[in-house]
Amino acid sequence: MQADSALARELRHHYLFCALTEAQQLRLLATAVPRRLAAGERLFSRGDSAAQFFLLRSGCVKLYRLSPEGSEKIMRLIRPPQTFAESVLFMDVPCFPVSGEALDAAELIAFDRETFLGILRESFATCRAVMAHMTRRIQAHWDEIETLALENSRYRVVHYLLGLVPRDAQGQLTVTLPARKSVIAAHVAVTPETLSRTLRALSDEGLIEVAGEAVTVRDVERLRRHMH
Amino acid sequence: MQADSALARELRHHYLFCALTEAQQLRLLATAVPRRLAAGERLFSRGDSAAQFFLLRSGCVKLYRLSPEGSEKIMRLIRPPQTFAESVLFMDVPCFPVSGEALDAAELIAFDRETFLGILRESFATCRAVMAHMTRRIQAHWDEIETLALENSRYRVVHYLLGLVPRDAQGQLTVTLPARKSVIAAHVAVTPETLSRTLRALSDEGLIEVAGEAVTVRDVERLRRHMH
DNA sequence: CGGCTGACTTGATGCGCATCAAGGCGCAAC
DNA sequence: GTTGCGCCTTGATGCGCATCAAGTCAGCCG
Repeated sequence: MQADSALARELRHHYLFCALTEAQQLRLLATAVPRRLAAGERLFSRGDSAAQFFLLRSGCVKLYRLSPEGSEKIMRLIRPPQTFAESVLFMDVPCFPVSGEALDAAELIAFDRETFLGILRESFATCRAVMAHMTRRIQAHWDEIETLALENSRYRVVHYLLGLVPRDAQGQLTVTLPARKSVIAAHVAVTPETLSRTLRALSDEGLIEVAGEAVTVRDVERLRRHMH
Repeated sequence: MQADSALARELRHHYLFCALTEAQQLRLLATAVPRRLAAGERLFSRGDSAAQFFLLRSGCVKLYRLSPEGSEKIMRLIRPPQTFAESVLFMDVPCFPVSGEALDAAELIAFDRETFLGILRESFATCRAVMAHMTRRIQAHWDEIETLALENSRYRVVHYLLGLVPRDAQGQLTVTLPARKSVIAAHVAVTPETLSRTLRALSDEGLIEVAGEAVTVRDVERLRRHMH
């Protein structure tokens, strides 16, 4: 049980698990299935029936939707140690509302839906943690809907960059884009061309410097003020 | 307690309340405050601290956000007997993430956050109902994000119209817009001008007929096929 | 080294929708 | 009636971003 106890240690501080008793954690781990994905491998497709949700341990996973014409909107970029697809927990006919695919080689754990539901029944604290988590997600969605509806592409790119810097950061600071630029583009709902042009414009204005996947913000405060 | 028992009857089938015991319902009702709004009156503003969530009994309420330039995106149009602002239940520092305003004269009930949280603790069935409800909302958000990111204004208008017709409807059918056209426009994220032009185009193509707030869909199936 | 490939950049063009600006039309006040 | 006011419609114009099309550059492999 070496691997399992390492996993248990990993989970100790995760919002979904930290309120569980030792026994409940063990019960959950007993049905957890480790999984390994190659870069570009698909984990599930939108509409697939779902009996599991996932925890990412390493690598990067994108959750996305495709338009009928084939253009892609990335709904979330998952990074360790995030969980995803928890929403299938509470659906009457559980199936994935988005597709999921590994961007890099990835390691993850699949948890059994029914087992977790059974545990939830015994732990109001975890219920409440789940609900708080869902609330935060809903807020994030509202922010995104507002941004898509009311703001232009430049704003969205700046907003995304600022999302990469720590809350309390100031002054100069370098961040690393979590994925290829075309992936970032699909995430902020612009074309790669527009993203490229926007970054160039920001860099011409002295607000940022771009070197491959490394973006250095010259002055976080100024960039924040810059979004209106 | 005449009014209260009428209210209790109203609530009997609402997802938030139907799993509660008689005693719990009474406890909740004891802290419920009826409220009446004039047309155009604001119920809360984005950022206001929140100790209550609401049930709409009559009228129509919009939940919206404003861009710094003053343009408005309506996030939800609330109709009886929907509840709203439940998300404040689970926030650490509870405050409204959107503004809320009555479109018509409206009657509603304000429920106390803390009281309901206390009841939730005792009712896993209600917890689960809340989580299922939040899951549906999240799905709806994803649909909206996808639509905003990948589809054009014509698609969004058609999609909205189709959302007004019953799931199993077919053939010809007349629906009533739930609000003024400019409100619908702010809801589907277009300008009133564009909404007007889109409706006219659809009507020129024989897909719909518009007479004030009454829109008759000539052939539901055809309109459904029409969205790609 | 040279040639290939895939990701990004840059430029030219066009379309969709917002914006600005007039009308039309219903409705209430008087 | 007529005046005024919202709301909606219609038209003219312009900008933002997608699209299409080269061109650049880095990495990789023969």
